[in-house]
Amino acid sequence: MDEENTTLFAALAEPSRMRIVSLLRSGPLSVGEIAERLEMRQPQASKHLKVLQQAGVVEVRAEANRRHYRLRSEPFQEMENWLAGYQRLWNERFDRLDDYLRNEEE
Amino acid sequence: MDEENTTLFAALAEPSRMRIVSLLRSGPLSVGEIAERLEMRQPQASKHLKVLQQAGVVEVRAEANRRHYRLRSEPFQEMENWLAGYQRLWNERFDRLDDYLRNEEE
DNA sequence: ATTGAATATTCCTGTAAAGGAATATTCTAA
DNA sequence: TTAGAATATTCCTTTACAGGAATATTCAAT
Repeated sequence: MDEENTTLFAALAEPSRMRIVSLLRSGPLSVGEIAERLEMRQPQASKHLKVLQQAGVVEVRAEANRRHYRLRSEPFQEMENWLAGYQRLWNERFDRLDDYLRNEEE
Repeated sequence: MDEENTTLFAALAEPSRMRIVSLLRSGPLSVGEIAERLEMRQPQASKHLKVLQQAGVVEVRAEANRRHYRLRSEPFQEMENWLAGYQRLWNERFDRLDDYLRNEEE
């Protein structure tokens, strides 16, 4: 994950790419299969896969003249770690502090 | 979170917005404070905060002529839920299935 | 009512990126 | 080595969006 995670989030911010990622949850697929199942043209699929690969979301395994793309676990783990820094948001402590300050002001 | 989460990810994909989100972890801040601490101009801060607000990442509380922005917990919780659908990626089951298929092919 | 501080909005411009179509590349099989 | 399938790349056009500068709005205090 880059310093601010923006590359990963940018890769996932595109609807077509999000659909690819979701599709690959069930296992590796070739470019042609991805394009077919998502009803997109092959060049678009290749382009999106390239972006996903550069973001580390996906990796390739070449086999004959097919290329099987699969999800990598690292970006998801890194996202978990990143989220951990925000967990206290819903531990109410934060809200209570704000309520406290709000009362002090009156 | 919208159907494919892309609005949330798009909001977080912009470096300046990511810095704002990170800054707000320590508590609500006014627009001026955000702009000052992140060394950006006030109009840019306002614009980014608007995007974050529309994505549900942030909420406002007006006080006099200041507006205090604070993180909402929901998008982070929703991201946790979304990530849960990918947890099995690093439970090795997925890798083993792939190894199995790889051997079968030889 | 007027002023000034804080914030939001508008207009403009440049740039990045997505989709379409065509083409190039790579590999297998014969 | 040629043909064809699978995939990648290039070129083009259009659109979305970020930043800068200027301006509008909103609110409190006087």
